[in-house]
Amino acid sequence: MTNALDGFDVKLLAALQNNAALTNAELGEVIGLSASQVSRRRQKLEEAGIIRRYRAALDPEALGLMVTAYVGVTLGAHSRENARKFRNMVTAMPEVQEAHTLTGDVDYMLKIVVPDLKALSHIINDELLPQEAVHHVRSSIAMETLKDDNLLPLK
Amino acid sequence: MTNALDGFDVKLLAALQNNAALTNAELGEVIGLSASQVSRRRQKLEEAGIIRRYRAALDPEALGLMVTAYVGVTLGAHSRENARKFRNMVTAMPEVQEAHTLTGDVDYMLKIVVPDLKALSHIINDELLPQEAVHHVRSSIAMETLKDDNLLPLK
DNA sequence: TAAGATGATGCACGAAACATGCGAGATAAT
DNA sequence: ATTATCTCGCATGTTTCGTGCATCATCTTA
Repeated sequence: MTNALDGFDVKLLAALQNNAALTNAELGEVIGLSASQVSRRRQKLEEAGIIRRYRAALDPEALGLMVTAYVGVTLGAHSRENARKFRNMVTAMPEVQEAHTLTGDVDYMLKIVVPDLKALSHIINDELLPQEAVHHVRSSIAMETLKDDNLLPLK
Repeated sequence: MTNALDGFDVKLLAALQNNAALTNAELGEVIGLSASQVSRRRQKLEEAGIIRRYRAALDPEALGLMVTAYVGVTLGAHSRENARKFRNMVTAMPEVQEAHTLTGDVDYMLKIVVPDLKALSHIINDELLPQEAVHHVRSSIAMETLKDDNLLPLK
Protein backbone atom coordinates (compact mmCIF):
# COMPACT_ATOMS: atom_id res chain seq x y z
CA MET A 1 0.00 0.00 0.00
CA THR A 2 1.69 3.08 -1.25
CA ASN A 3 0.21 6.18 0.24
CA ALA A 4 2.80 8.73 -0.73
CA LEU A 5 1.55 11.72 -2.63
CA ASP A 6 3.10 12.08 -6.05
CA GLY A 7 3.37 15.22 -8.12
CA PHE A 8 -0.08 14.75 -9.59
CA ASP A 9 -1.64 14.58 -6.16
CA VAL A 10 0.08 17.71 -4.98
CA LYS A 11 -0.93 19.62 -8.08
CA LEU A 12 -4.45 18.35 -7.73
CA LEU A 13 -4.67 19.43 -4.11
CA ALA A 14 -3.28 22.82 -4.94
CA ALA A 15 -5.81 23.29 -7.71
CA LEU A 16 -8.68 22.11 -5.56
CA GLN A 17 -7.96 24.32 -2.59
CA ASN A 18 -7.82 27.25 -4.99
CA ASN A 19 -10.98 26.36 -6.85
CA ALA A 20 -13.10 23.34 -6.09
CA ALA A 21 -15.68 24.31 -8.69
CA LEU A 22 -13.55 23.08 -11.57
CA THR A 23 -14.77 19.94 -13.31
CA ASN A 24 -12.64 16.84 -13.35
CA ALA A 25 -11.96 17.46 -17.03
CA GLU A 26 -10.72 20.99 -16.35
CA LEU A 27 -8.60 19.79 -13.45
CA GLY A 28 -7.17 17.11 -15.69
CA GLU A 29 -6.25 19.70 -18.26
CA VAL A 30 -4.43 21.74 -15.65
CA ILE A 31 -2.42 18.93 -14.12
CA GLY A 32 -2.07 16.77 -17.22
CA LEU A 33 -4.33 13.82 -16.49
CA SER A 34 -7.58 12.41 -17.81
CA ALA A 35 -10.85 13.26 -16.12
CA SER A 36 -11.33 9.70 -14.93
CA GLN A 37 -7.97 9.66 -13.21
CA VAL A 38 -8.70 12.94 -11.54
CA SER A 39 -11.92 11.44 -10.26
CA ARG A 40 -10.14 8.40 -8.88
CA ARG A 41 -7.33 10.33 -7.22
CA ARG A 42 -9.79 12.73 -5.74
CA GLN A 43 -11.77 9.90 -4.24
CA LYS A 44 -8.64 8.49 -2.66
CA LEU A 45 -7.63 11.83 -1.23
CA GLU A 46 -11.09 12.23 0.25
CA GLU A 47 -11.08 8.76 1.76
CA ALA A 48 -7.62 9.30 3.19
CA GLY A 49 -8.91 12.42 4.91
CA ILE A 50 -6.42 14.64 3.14
CA ILE A 51 -9.32 16.47 1.58
CA ARG A 52 -11.45 17.20 4.62
CA ARG A 53 -14.44 18.88 3.05
CA TYR A 54 -15.59 21.24 0.34
CA ARG A 55 -16.67 24.68 1.38
CA ALA A 56 -18.10 27.85 -0.06
CA ALA A 57 -16.00 30.85 0.89
CA LEU A 58 -18.25 33.81 1.59
CA ASP A 59 -17.55 37.52 1.49
CA PRO A 60 -17.65 38.77 5.10
CA GLU A 61 -18.29 42.39 4.18
CA ALA A 62 -21.16 41.50 1.88
CA LEU A 63 -22.73 39.84 4.89
CA GLY A 64 -22.25 42.84 7.12
CA LEU A 65 -19.38 41.36 9.10
CA MET A 66 -17.11 44.38 9.24
CA VAL A 67 -14.90 43.71 12.24
CA THR A 68 -12.20 41.09 12.62
CA ALA A 69 -10.28 40.98 15.87
CA TYR A 70 -7.59 38.90 17.46
CA VAL A 71 -8.22 38.35 21.13
CA GLY A 72 -5.54 37.03 23.44
CA VAL A 73 -6.89 35.44 26.60
CA THR A 74 -4.89 34.75 29.74
CA LEU A 75 -6.34 32.36 32.26
CA GLY A 76 -5.95 32.94 35.98
CA ALA A 77 -6.00 29.90 38.22
CA HIS A 78 -5.50 27.05 35.83
CA SER A 79 -8.11 24.84 37.39
CA ARG A 80 -9.01 21.94 35.20
CA GLU A 81 -12.73 22.55 35.45
CA ASN A 82 -12.69 26.25 34.64
CA ALA A 83 -10.41 25.73 31.70
CA ARG A 84 -12.72 23.06 30.37
CA LYS A 85 -15.69 25.39 30.65
CA PHE A 86 -13.81 28.12 28.86
CA ARG A 87 -12.87 25.87 25.98
CA ASN A 88 -16.37 24.53 25.56
CA MET A 89 -17.75 28.03 25.50
CA VAL A 90 -15.25 29.30 23.00
CA THR A 91 -15.68 26.45 20.56
CA ALA A 92 -19.44 26.86 20.69
CA MET A 93 -19.34 30.56 19.83
CA PRO A 94 -20.07 31.09 16.14
CA GLU A 95 -18.23 34.41 16.12
CA VAL A 96 -15.01 32.60 16.99
CA GLN A 97 -13.47 31.42 13.76
CA GLU A 98 -10.23 30.15 15.20
CA ALA A 99 -9.10 29.26 18.69
CA HIS A 100 -5.64 28.03 19.62
CA THR A 101 -3.70 27.53 22.78
CA LEU A 102 -0.39 29.30 22.60
CA THR A 103 3.09 29.10 23.99
CA GLY A 104 4.16 32.09 26.05
CA ASP A 105 2.27 34.27 28.46
CA VAL A 106 -0.98 34.43 26.52
CA ASP A 107 -2.91 31.18 26.88
CA TYR A 108 -5.45 31.44 24.09
CA MET A 109 -5.63 33.26 20.81
CA LEU A 110 -9.06 33.79 19.32
CA LYS A 111 -9.94 35.14 15.91
CA ILE A 112 -13.33 36.76 16.11
CA VAL A 113 -15.55 38.11 13.34
CA VAL A 114 -18.54 40.30 14.15
CA PRO A 115 -20.71 42.94 12.49
CA ASP A 116 -19.45 45.91 14.49
CA LEU A 117 -17.49 47.10 17.49
CA LYS A 118 -20.51 46.93 19.69
CA ALA A 119 -20.81 43.23 19.04
CA LEU A 120 -17.11 42.79 19.78
CA SER A 121 -17.45 44.69 23.01
CA HIS A 122 -20.39 42.53 23.99
CA ILE A 123 -18.45 39.35 23.42
CA ILE A 124 -15.45 40.51 25.38
CA ASN A 125 -17.20 42.15 28.29
CA ASP A 126 -20.35 40.06 28.60
CA GLU A 127 -19.21 36.64 27.47
CA LEU A 128 -15.46 36.25 27.87
CA LEU A 129 -14.58 38.32 30.92
CA PRO A 130 -17.35 37.01 33.20
CA GLN A 131 -15.91 33.51 32.82
CA GLU A 132 -14.32 32.42 36.06
CA ALA A 133 -11.21 31.10 34.43
CA VAL A 134 -10.47 34.26 32.49
CA HIS A 135 -7.92 36.54 34.07
CA HIS A 136 -7.03 38.94 31.33
CA VAL A 137 -8.15 39.74 27.80
CA ARG A 138 -6.24 41.74 25.24
CA SER A 139 -7.91 42.45 21.92
CA SER A 140 -6.52 43.91 18.75
CA ILE A 141 -8.68 44.91 15.84
CA ALA A 142 -7.68 44.09 12.27
CA MET A 143 -7.69 47.36 10.38
CA GLU A 144 -6.64 46.07 7.01
CA THR A 145 -6.57 42.53 5.70
CA LEU A 146 -3.60 41.88 3.46
CA LYS A 147 -4.25 38.19 3.05
CA ASP A 148 -6.86 35.83 4.39
CA ASP A 149 -7.01 32.86 2.10
CA ASN A 150 -5.92 30.14 4.51
CA LEU A 151 -4.36 28.20 1.67
CA LEU A 152 -1.91 25.59 2.84
CA PRO A 153 1.60 25.78 1.40
CA LEU A 154 2.10 22.64 -0.65
CA LYS A 155 5.77 21.98 -1.05
CA MET B 1 -34.05 45.05 -7.93
CA THR B 2 -34.33 43.62 -4.50
CA ASN B 3 -31.00 42.40 -3.22
CA ALA B 4 -31.83 41.67 0.38
CA LEU B 5 -31.08 38.18 1.57
CA ASP B 6 -34.11 36.31 2.81
CA GLY B 7 -34.20 33.36 5.15
CA PHE B 8 -33.68 30.90 2.34
CA ASP B 9 -30.52 32.64 1.23
CA VAL B 10 -29.06 32.69 4.71
CA LYS B 11 -29.83 29.02 5.23
CA LEU B 12 -28.37 28.22 1.85
CA LEU B 13 -25.16 30.11 2.59
CA ALA B 14 -24.86 28.44 5.96
CA ALA B 15 -25.28 25.02 4.39
CA LEU B 16 -22.82 25.75 1.61
CA GLN B 17 -20.05 27.03 3.79
CA ASN B 18 -20.39 23.89 5.86
CA ASN B 19 -20.51 21.53 2.93
CA ALA B 20 -20.32 22.62 -0.66
CA ALA B 21 -20.37 19.04 -1.91
CA LEU B 22 -24.11 18.70 -1.37
CA THR B 23 -26.21 18.50 -4.51
CA ASN B 24 -28.84 21.12 -5.20
CA ALA B 25 -31.50 18.53 -4.43
CA GLU B 26 -29.96 17.77 -1.03
CA LEU B 27 -29.59 21.44 -0.28
CA GLY B 28 -33.19 21.96 -1.25
CA GLU B 29 -34.25 19.24 1.13
CA VAL B 30 -32.38 20.89 3.98
CA ILE B 31 -33.69 24.39 3.48
CA GLY B 32 -37.09 23.51 2.04
CA LEU B 33 -36.79 24.47 -1.59
CA SER B 34 -36.75 22.70 -4.94
CA ALA B 35 -33.45 21.87 -6.59
CA SER B 36 -34.07 24.32 -9.42
CA GLN B 37 -34.62 27.18 -7.02
CA VAL B 38 -31.48 26.30 -5.13
CA SER B 39 -29.60 26.42 -8.42
CA ARG B 40 -30.98 29.84 -9.25
CA ARG B 41 -30.38 31.37 -5.85
CA ARG B 42 -26.92 29.96 -5.81
CA GLN B 43 -26.15 31.51 -9.16
CA LYS B 44 -27.34 34.88 -7.90
CA LEU B 45 -25.26 34.65 -4.75
CA GLU B 46 -22.23 33.81 -6.86
CA GLU B 47 -22.82 36.67 -9.25
CA ALA B 48 -23.35 39.09 -6.38
CA GLY B 49 -19.97 38.05 -5.01
CA ILE B 50 -21.44 36.86 -1.72
CA ILE B 51 -20.16 33.40 -2.56
CA ARG B 52 -16.55 34.15 -3.45
CA ARG B 53 -15.31 30.74 -4.42
CA TYR B 54 -15.50 27.05 -3.67
CA ARG B 55 -12.55 25.47 -1.96
CA ALA B 56 -11.30 22.11 -0.78
CA ALA B 57 -10.26 22.23 2.86
CA LEU B 58 -7.19 20.09 3.38
CA ASP B 59 -5.82 18.43 6.50
CA PRO B 60 -2.60 20.25 7.44
CA GLU B 61 -1.18 17.39 9.50
CA ALA B 62 -1.78 14.87 6.74
CA LEU B 63 0.37 17.10 4.57
CA GLY B 64 3.16 17.31 7.11
CA LEU B 65 2.38 20.84 8.18
CA MET B 66 2.74 20.44 11.92
CA VAL B 67 3.41 23.96 13.15
CA THR B 68 1.03 26.88 13.24
CA ALA B 69 2.29 30.15 14.66
CA TYR B 70 1.04 33.64 15.17
CA VAL B 71 3.69 36.21 14.51
CA GLY B 72 3.32 39.81 15.58
CA VAL B 73 5.51 42.21 13.65
CA THR B 74 6.38 45.74 14.71
CA LEU B 75 7.79 48.07 12.12
CA GLY B 76 10.49 50.56 12.97
CA ALA B 77 10.69 53.71 10.90
CA HIS B 78 7.35 53.75 9.14
CA SER B 79 8.77 54.80 5.82
CA ARG B 80 6.30 54.32 3.02
CA GLU B 81 8.71 52.42 0.85
CA ASN B 82 9.87 49.92 3.46
CA ALA B 83 6.33 49.22 4.56
CA ARG B 84 5.33 48.58 0.99
CA LYS B 85 8.17 46.12 0.53
CA PHE B 86 7.21 44.33 3.71
CA ARG B 87 3.61 43.97 2.65
CA ASN B 88 4.50 42.69 -0.79
CA MET B 89 6.83 40.15 0.69
CA VAL B 90 4.37 38.92 3.24
CA THR B 91 1.49 38.51 0.81
CA ALA B 92 3.74 36.58 -1.56
CA MET B 93 4.84 34.07 1.07
CA PRO B 94 2.83 30.86 0.75
CA GLU B 95 3.44 29.99 4.40
CA VAL B 96 1.53 33.08 5.45
CA GLN B 97 -2.12 32.17 5.56
CA GLU B 98 -3.38 35.38 7.03
CA ALA B 99 -1.91 38.85 7.36
CA HIS B 100 -3.63 41.79 8.99
CA THR B 101 -2.64 45.21 10.15
CA LEU B 102 -3.65 45.74 13.74
CA THR B 103 -4.58 48.47 16.13
CA GLY B 104 -2.21 48.87 19.06
CA ASP B 105 1.53 48.53 19.38
CA VAL B 106 1.91 45.52 17.10
CA ASP B 107 1.62 46.57 13.48
CA TYR B 108 1.06 43.25 11.72
CA MET B 109 -0.29 39.90 12.75
CA LEU B 110 0.68 36.93 10.61
CA LYS B 111 -0.64 33.41 10.79
CA ILE B 112 2.04 31.08 9.53
CA VAL B 113 1.85 27.36 8.77
CA VAL B 114 5.02 25.34 8.24
CA PRO B 115 6.25 21.74 8.49
CA ASP B 116 8.43 22.20 11.57
CA LEU B 117 10.10 24.62 13.94
CA LYS B 118 13.17 24.80 11.77
CA ALA B 119 11.08 26.16 8.93
CA LEU B 120 9.49 28.67 11.27
CA SER B 121 12.87 29.78 12.51
CA HIS B 122 14.05 30.18 8.94
CA ILE B 123 11.10 32.39 8.07
CA ILE B 124 11.51 34.59 11.10
CA ASN B 125 15.27 34.92 11.13
CA ASP B 126 16.12 34.74 7.46
CA GLU B 127 13.11 36.30 5.81
CA LEU B 128 11.26 38.58 8.20
CA LEU B 129 13.95 40.06 10.41
CA PRO B 130 16.39 41.03 7.64
CA GLN B 131 13.70 43.28 6.18
CA GLU B 132 14.65 46.91 6.67
CA ALA B 133 11.23 47.94 7.88
CA VAL B 134 10.99 45.26 10.54
CA HIS B 135 11.87 46.39 14.02
CA HIS B 136 10.62 43.63 16.23
CA VAL B 137 9.07 40.18 15.83
CA ARG B 138 7.22 38.25 18.48
CA SER B 139 6.06 34.75 17.64
CA SER B 140 3.80 32.42 19.52
CA ILE B 141 3.33 28.80 18.56
CA ALA B 142 -0.11 27.23 18.52
CA MET B 143 0.11 24.14 20.71
CA GLU B 144 -3.44 22.94 20.39
CA THR B 145 -6.11 23.94 17.90
CA LEU B 146 -9.55 24.12 19.44
CA LYS B 147 -11.25 25.48 16.38
CA ASP B 148 -10.10 26.41 12.92
CA ASP B 149 -13.10 26.30 10.63
CA ASN B 150 -13.25 29.95 9.59
CA LEU B 151 -17.00 29.71 9.22
CA LEU B 152 -18.69 33.08 9.18
CA PRO B 153 -21.43 33.65 11.74
CA LEU B 154 -24.67 34.10 9.78
CA LYS B 155 -27.14 35.95 11.95
C1' DT C 1 16.99 -12.10 -17.34
C1' DA C 2 12.45 -13.78 -17.38
C1' DA C 3 8.01 -13.97 -15.65
C1' DG C 4 4.55 -12.77 -12.70
C1' DA C 5 2.16 -9.38 -9.91
C1' DT C 6 0.66 -4.94 -8.74
C1' DG C 7 -0.93 -0.62 -9.83
C1' DA C 8 -1.80 3.37 -12.85
C1' DT C 9 -3.77 5.11 -17.18
C1' DG C 10 -7.18 6.46 -20.96
C1' DC C 11 -11.45 5.27 -23.18
C1' DA C 12 -16.27 4.42 -23.32
C1' DC C 13 -20.72 4.26 -21.60
C1' DG C 14 -24.65 4.29 -18.23
C1' DA C 15 -26.15 7.10 -14.31
C1' DA C 16 -26.51 11.26 -11.86
C1' DA C 17 -26.69 16.14 -11.39
C1' DC C 18 -27.20 20.52 -13.49
C1' DA C 19 -29.24 24.61 -16.01
C1' DT C 20 -33.15 26.65 -18.05
C1' DG C 21 -37.76 27.40 -20.53
C1' DC C 22 -42.37 27.48 -19.15
C1' DG C 23 -46.81 28.14 -17.01
C1' DA C 24 -48.93 28.68 -12.40
C1' DG C 25 -49.37 31.13 -8.20
C1' DA C 26 -48.41 34.97 -5.04
C1' DT C 27 -47.67 39.85 -3.99
C1' DA C 28 -47.77 44.73 -4.76
C1' DA C 29 -48.91 48.90 -7.17
C1' DT C 30 -52.06 51.52 -10.06
C1' DA D 1 -60.06 44.62 -10.26
C1' DT D 2 -56.11 44.49 -13.24
C1' DT D 3 -51.69 44.63 -14.51
C1' DA D 4 -46.87 43.96 -13.61
C1' DT D 5 -43.27 41.72 -11.19
C1' DC D 6 -41.36 38.09 -8.92
C1' DT D 7 -40.88 33.39 -7.24
C1' DC D 8 -42.05 28.83 -7.52
C1' DG D 9 -41.96 23.69 -9.09
C1' DC D 10 -42.02 20.75 -13.05
C1' DA D 11 -40.06 18.86 -17.09
C1' DT D 12 -36.39 18.29 -20.27
C1' DG D 13 -31.96 18.63 -22.83
C1' DT D 14 -27.09 18.95 -21.60
C1' DT D 15 -23.14 18.39 -18.87
C1' DT D 16 -20.56 16.01 -15.62
C1' DC D 17 -19.53 12.06 -12.98
C1' DG D 18 -18.24 7.27 -11.74
C1' DT D 19 -16.76 2.73 -13.07
C1' DG D 20 -15.71 -1.57 -15.98
C1' DC D 21 -12.21 -2.81 -19.01
C1' DA D 22 -8.04 -3.53 -21.66
C1' DT D 23 -3.38 -1.74 -21.99
C1' DC D 24 0.96 -0.22 -20.30
C1' DA D 25 4.52 0.65 -16.86
C1' DT D 26 6.96 -0.63 -12.68
C1' DC D 27 8.53 -3.61 -9.22
C1' DT D 28 9.42 -8.31 -7.20
C1' DT D 29 11.08 -12.82 -7.13
C1' DA D 30 13.19 -16.72 -8.74
